[in-house]
Amino acid sequence: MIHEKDNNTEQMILKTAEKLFLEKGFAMTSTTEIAKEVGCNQAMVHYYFRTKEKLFESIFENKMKNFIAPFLKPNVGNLPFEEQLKNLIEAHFDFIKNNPKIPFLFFNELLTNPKRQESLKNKIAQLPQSVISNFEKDLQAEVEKGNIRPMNIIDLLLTIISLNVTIFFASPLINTITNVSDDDFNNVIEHRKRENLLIIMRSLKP
Amino acid sequence: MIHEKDNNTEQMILKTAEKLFLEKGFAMTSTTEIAKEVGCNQAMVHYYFRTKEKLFESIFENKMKNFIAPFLKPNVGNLPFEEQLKNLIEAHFDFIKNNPKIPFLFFNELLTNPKRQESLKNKIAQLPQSVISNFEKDLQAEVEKGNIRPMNIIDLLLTIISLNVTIFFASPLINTITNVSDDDFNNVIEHRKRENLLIIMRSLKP
DNA sequence: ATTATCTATAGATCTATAGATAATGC
DNA sequence: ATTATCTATAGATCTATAGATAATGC
Repeated sequence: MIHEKDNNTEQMILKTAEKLFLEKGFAMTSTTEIAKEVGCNQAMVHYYFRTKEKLFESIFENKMKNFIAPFLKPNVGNLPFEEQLKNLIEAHFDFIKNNPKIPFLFFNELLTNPKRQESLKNKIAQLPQSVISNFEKDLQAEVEKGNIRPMNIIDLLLTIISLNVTIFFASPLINTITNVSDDDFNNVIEHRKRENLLIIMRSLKP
Repeated sequence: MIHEKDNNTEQMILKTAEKLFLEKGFAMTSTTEIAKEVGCNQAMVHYYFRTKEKLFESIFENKMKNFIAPFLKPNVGNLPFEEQLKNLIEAHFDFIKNNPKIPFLFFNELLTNPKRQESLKNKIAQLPQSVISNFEKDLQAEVEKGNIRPMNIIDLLLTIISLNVTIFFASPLINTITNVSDDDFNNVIEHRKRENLLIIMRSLKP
């Protein structure tokens, strides 16, 4: 039986590189290692992607998009603001749950490599301004109505990201330290999701 | 005029290595670069510290201690719990404000290097159990009295660390994106400190 | 004598490319 | 013909150490 066409070397390299970059970061991953794990020659990595930097960038850009995506969902069905916010927080949390190493890659590379900050700046400049500003408008409308204390959207976004990201940053450590089982770990995560929601919702009250 | 004795090469290496490791992480910093910045020969780095790994570890251990320190302060003057907690949060925030790159180093190295997780585990095992458990006892006493909703101390610590750390993780990016002045930046930070306090205090209410 | 510093170099990577060979698509 | 793959290698690091030389402390 012949393997599907996805033993396509280019795809394999991309997939393996993604895995290794997420695990160990850019500097600690070599093209030699990628090739070895793919089972092809090291020259192939450069054949398809020219340089290690370009290979990394194509993965990094993609991951950045994914990370920002939950914040760009429009308000389907015109839900009340609190509902809408709750959905956003949960979607963001779940995304990180399913991609727990992305925040690490994201911060790590942005902090160690000034070049990449420029790339982020460009990405953000391209964002559909409308989506963010709609969210901002909705928030300020609630503030006017007296449902939410006066606050700006940056604070709210920062609170959400802080709480949602850190649990996954910390979780490899928590695992090492406490030796919890997979089931226990899942409970910890779900518990923390509710906890984050509670903390954020309370923080909005006038 | 003769320079003070602190142009001691060993100390210079330690200081420079600390700076570079904090800026770029372990993998991206070479002993060659350290020596160059110190102004000595690369062999000197190895003369004093034998290996790059040992040099890094001596710095890393020290930083870990500093990071944990605010959580180990005993309750001086028997303050009411809320006061005590407020002081703890502010001390933690201020420590990170003064050492904004430590959380980065801390997470970065712990996540990319499994060896270091063992080292952390040992460090934590050595912690004076009494201090943590006193804090835990104080918290549970407040819960019993009905002043605080039922919660465990891990959740509270995680919330504090999440909120306090992420602003500094994010701030280099915020700076790049928004081009704020130093003064503005300081205002953002101080604003965020108050915001974090408010969020945490509200999260405790029954 | 001991300690600090330098020069020089071995040995291990690692990235990137040149050039040969095999596989594939008309 | 074109595309994919391999072998081989140049050139740049980088870590760590050996061995020579200079500085310091008694």
